[in-house]
Amino acid sequence: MSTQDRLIESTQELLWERGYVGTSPKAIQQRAGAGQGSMYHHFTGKPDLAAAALQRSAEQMQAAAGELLDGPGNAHDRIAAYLLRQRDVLRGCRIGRMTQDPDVMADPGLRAPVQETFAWLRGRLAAVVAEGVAAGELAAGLDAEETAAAIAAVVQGGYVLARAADDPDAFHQAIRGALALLRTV
Amino acid sequence: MSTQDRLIESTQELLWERGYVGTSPKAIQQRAGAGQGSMYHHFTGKPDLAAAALQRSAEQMQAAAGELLDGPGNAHDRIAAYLLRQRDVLRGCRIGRMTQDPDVMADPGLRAPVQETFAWLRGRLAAVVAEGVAAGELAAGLDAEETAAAIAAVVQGGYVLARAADDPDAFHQAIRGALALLRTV
DNA sequence: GTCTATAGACGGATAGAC
DNA sequence: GTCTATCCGTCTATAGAC
Repeated sequence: MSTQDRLIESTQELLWERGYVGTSPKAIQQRAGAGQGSMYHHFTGKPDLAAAALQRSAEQMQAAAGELLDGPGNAHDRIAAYLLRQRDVLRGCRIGRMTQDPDVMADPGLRAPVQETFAWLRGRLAAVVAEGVAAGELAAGLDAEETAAAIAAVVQGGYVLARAADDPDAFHQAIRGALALLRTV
Repeated sequence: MSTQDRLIESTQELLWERGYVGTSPKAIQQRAGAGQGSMYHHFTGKPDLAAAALQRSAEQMQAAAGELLDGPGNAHDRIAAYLLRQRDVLRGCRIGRMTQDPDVMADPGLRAPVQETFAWLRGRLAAVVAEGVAAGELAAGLDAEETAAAIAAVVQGGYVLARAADDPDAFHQAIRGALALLRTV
């Protein structure tokens, strides 16, 4: 892997663990095994590097979720597959975490991947919900957008509960609770 | 208000806006209109002050939620009142936000108020859900703990969606989605 | 491309005068 | 109780040699 790639990957990890304010160029360099000069040769500075890292994380998250939501099975099963997918619960969501960082949200280049990822996710979920309602797998009256927002929110909020309790089970409880409510046709 | 109180209140605000890592003693002093010496006279340092601020925020959050969950109306109405209560959506949750800050979660004194608040909230919600199921206001098979976790998660995740979209309506969509699912008896 | 040296600002805290 | 002075480390970046 190139130095440039190692820098991006290290930044992805550190943004996930410590957020933007909590991540220093020095820490990135150390994790990537690269020197100062090297980093500033490939990137103009911390914001530039963070933008590259967030774009990559956003692509990866969309690819992972898209695979399940576009996968095999009926609509209900695909939503369940998305909700039940293996996750690093206590680490939380790499993208969702960024919404808490004012410096990220204030910089359009950093904010864009976050905004786009959630817009994409909600749209994709809404389409599957609509499909499920049409097929009679989900309750007839459900609003697709609202239901999709609720599903996405349960995942993001589940991470919060799990970290607060320091227990991944809090996440899984929330997911099971949501699935039970969806099943109540 | 005493200098001590102003320091605590300023810290509450800054922790909410910028998180623990992003909040400096200097910024706290400026917002509180207090000098360095004054701050270090009343508190041993940043962690001590943050602990006082988080404890106060935790109390306030529990008081606000408790009032609605213990208020008038049947179980379903109290859950709806909690979900629909007026919120500063784009600012997010003062307590939930802290779960993303590794320095907070690593310090037992800072972590405790966060952990306790969510444990309390989930327990309180579960009791109301159980009451609603018993009264036939909520679907018969619902697991109280899981449903409560899902409800708490929708709120926390709703904040994430709203901040990502820079639009409070994302939060309200998630809430309406959750309420619709709860209504589906 | 990568290295070392250097720089100004800020973070977090201490000391001692008043 | 509050103020000013001072301290050492880190943050983010630039400069220039190799």
